[in-house]
This record gives sequence, structure tokens and C-alpha cells, in this order.
Amino acid sequence: MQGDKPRRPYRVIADQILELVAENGLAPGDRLPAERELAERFGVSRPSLREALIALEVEGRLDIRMGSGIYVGAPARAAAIEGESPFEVLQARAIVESAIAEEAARRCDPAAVAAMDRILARMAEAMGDPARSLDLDGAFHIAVAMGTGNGLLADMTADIYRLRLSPFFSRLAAHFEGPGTWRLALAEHGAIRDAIAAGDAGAAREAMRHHLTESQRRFCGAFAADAA
Amino acid sequence: MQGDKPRRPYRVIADQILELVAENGLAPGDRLPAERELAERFGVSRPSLREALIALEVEGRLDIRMGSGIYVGAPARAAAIEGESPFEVLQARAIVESAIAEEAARRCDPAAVAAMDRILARMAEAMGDPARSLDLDGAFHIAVAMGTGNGLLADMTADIYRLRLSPFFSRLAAHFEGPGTWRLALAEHGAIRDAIAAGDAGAAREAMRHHLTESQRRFCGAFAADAA
DNA sequence: ATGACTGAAGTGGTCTGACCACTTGCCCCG
DNA sequence: CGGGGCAAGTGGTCAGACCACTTCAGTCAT
Repeated sequence: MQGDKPRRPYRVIADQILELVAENGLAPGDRLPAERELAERFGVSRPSLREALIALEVEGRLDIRMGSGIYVGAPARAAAIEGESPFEVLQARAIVESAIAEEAARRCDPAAVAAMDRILARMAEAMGDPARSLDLDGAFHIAVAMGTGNGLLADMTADIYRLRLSPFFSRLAAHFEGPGTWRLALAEHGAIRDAIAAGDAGAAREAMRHHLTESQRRFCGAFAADAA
Repeated sequence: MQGDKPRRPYRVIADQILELVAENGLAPGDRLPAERELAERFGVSRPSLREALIALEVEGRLDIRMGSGIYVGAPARAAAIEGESPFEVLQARAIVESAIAEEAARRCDPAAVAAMDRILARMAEAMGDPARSLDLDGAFHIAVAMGTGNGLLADMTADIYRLRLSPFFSRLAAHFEGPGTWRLALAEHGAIRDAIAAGDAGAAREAMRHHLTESQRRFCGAFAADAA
């Protein structure tokens, strides 16, 4: 049972770094202590510390300059990522991905449909494996976006999906995701695929909205159970 | 002037990893070679290789499991996409922002409409100032997204608009943006605002699509002039 | 023949200590 | 006062060792 995925070790250190930033009231552009000092302070080796720093840099929270030091990054990106609630994520997905599915149906690209088919086949095989199911769920949504032939839309879909994968969201989702719900999702995916393959823009839009609305409904049920 | 920021060393290795994934047709869930093998293959030390792996994990492109291996991550980004072309940006905007305008009209939030009004008034005053017009254009689109009451949608709108502000895009756009076109844009914005205020979802959707399609048409004209 | 347990091999995670490349600041000289 | 050089401090990388975890294969018991 996958349950709660253990936290990545570099995450633990990364959080300690963020706490230090907060405690010292460091603002964008302010300099953190040197790696050697941070490593000693947190009681870890420098390579381990660096892993955490790189994670934070990738997220835009830090800016690392060779020979110079480590600086607090520009806030815009970081703040945005923290702020979204699961409901906002789901709502945004319903709005955006419905429009994307509609466009994919207009274009009706056989290669995209073939990719969806491959993913659906693998989803069917992966029913007992929640992590795998989740991976393939994301891949399916990206494949739909790829069906628009617009790389930016695919990127955006991936970006929203990534929010779906945040630890908080995942912990709650674990309550309602199982073979039963993945079977439902698979059927809903199939309906989306069929509408796109048929070039039926309205149906594709409705199928995607239905899928994400149902997902939201399932999620709300899980949230209520979590609160109880 | 920031110029070209030198590439982060772990990025270089990360890109090599992504190439390897692409060359071998690896799909989500597929396993990569072990760290030791990858480090040898790329001619780097294992800690350096790990830094790249962690960057890719943070981005959701890889999934690293202790004792098990490195796997291609959930929503593999459309890796082939280098940079979004202006046409892709405009198309994506038409698709996504139309859906957003539709949702804003459904919600019909008076505060959002008031915000749009304020921006439109300032746009009218700013006709002779292209930079100001551009700022206000962006602000208007974000205000529409705020009308959905969904912070993530507002963020996404801001993110796409940011692409609109890229140097390449701006250079081309400068050919067709002037008081005449800003007057047209203002009128189009007005139509969007009116549809949203009236709670007419269909009209809002069409007004936004018309605005962005017209913007695209104006842009295509500029592109042709640039090529000549 | 099947299932469970154990051990080995392979995996990622971490450390130490050394060295390299880059940046910044200070001092000296013209 | 300005420019150049050097030292100190910074991040970047490496090699080699060891640890914790996972997976798979083989063996034993039922």
C-alpha cells in the first residue's frame, strides 16, 4: 500500500531553509548564509544541503550565484504556488481543460487520439497501482492538450496538473482514489477520447467538464470524510 | 540589462537526461538507468548527476524512489516544445481566455466589473502612451480572470500575458500597436465588459474570442509587413 | 506445487575531504 | 582617483566510502 509517500530528504532540509528565511525576515534579493555555514547549522553535508538549495532554486524561491552566494528569489512565482486551494485547482481545470478538449475535437488529430488510446490501455492495466494510475491520468490530460497542436496549452495543462500532485492535495485525494474511482475515471476518459475522435467539439467539452466535475464531487466527498 | 544568464550546471546534465528519455521513447512510469550508470554515461560525478535529477523531480518530470530507481514522471512536459511562438501564444489565449470570460459572465461579480471599468477609463486616457496601454491591456485581462473568483485562473492569465511581453513578441507587436489599434482594443474590451456585466456567458465568450482573434489578425498583418 | 522467508545484489542517500572556478573586496601603484 | 592584482570567501565538482531501502531469486516448509 502506497499510503503516504515518505517525504523526500532534500525537502526536509529545504523546509528548514525556508524557515530560516522567514525567521530572519529575509526579502527578495537578501543573501542567505554560505553553504558551508548552512550545512553546519542544519547538521548535514554540503552536497545534501546543495540538493535542497537546488530544489528551491528550481521553484524560483532562491537564486544561487557562483562565487557570490545564495539569495532569496523574486516572490511572484512562489507566492502564487502557495495560494491555490484544491477547489480552485479543480475549478480552474474544469474551465480550462474543457475549452482545450473542445479545441482538440475541432482539430481531431489521429496521432493525439492514438496516444490517448495507448494511455487508456495502460490505465486499464494499472488499476491496482494508485501511483501508476495517477501518472497515467496526468499523461492522458496532457495528451488531450497535445491534440490542440499548441505546445503552450500542453505546458499549461501540465502546470495545473502539477498542482494536483502537491503533497496536501495528494494526501486528501488518497482518501477517495482506488480501483473503483479509477475505473470511473477511465470510463470518463474514454468518453472524452471518443468525442475528440469523432470531432464533436461540444461533446468533448461536456465530457471533460463532466469528468472534472465528477472528480470534484468525488474529492468533495473525500474532504467531508477527512473533516469528520 | 540582464543579458544572457549563464546556464546552471545542473541544467546541462538535466537536459542530457531529458534527451536520453526522448531518444529511448520512455513513457511515464518507465525506468531510467541507475544513477551510477547515468553518471558514468554523462561523465560526471554522482552528486552532480543527483542535482540534475532533483531539479527534474521538482519539476515533476522524474520520480525518484530510494532503493528502486528513477522513473519518468507523471505529466511529462511536452519536452519538444522549445519556445512558444507568437501564434501559439495567441491561440492559447483565445482558447483559454474565452472560457475564462464565459465563467466570469456566469458569476457576474460587480466588483470585477467595477475593476474593469476603472481600467477601461485609464486605457482611454492612455491612448498616446504605448507602454501604459500595454500595462492596462494586461490588467484588463487579469481583471476578467479575477471575475471568475479563481486565483489560479488569474495567475494563469498573468502567466500567458507575460509571454505576450517577451522581447521578440513586443518587437513585432510594435509594428501594429498604436492609438488606432488601442482604440479598437478598447472598444473590444468594452464589449467583453458589457457581456460580463450582463451575465451573458455566450456573448462574453464570443466577445473575448473576437478580441483575441482580431488581435491575431492585426498581428498577422504586422508579421507580413515585418517579412517584407 | 505453492507460498513464505531470507539473503544477496542492486538501488538511491549521505558523508568526508580535497580541489577547482568564480566573485568580491581591499590594497597598492600610477 | 582609478585601475589592477591578490587574497579570502564563495559555489561547483570529484572520488571513495558507507548506510538504508528495495527487489529478486533461491530455499524450505506445508
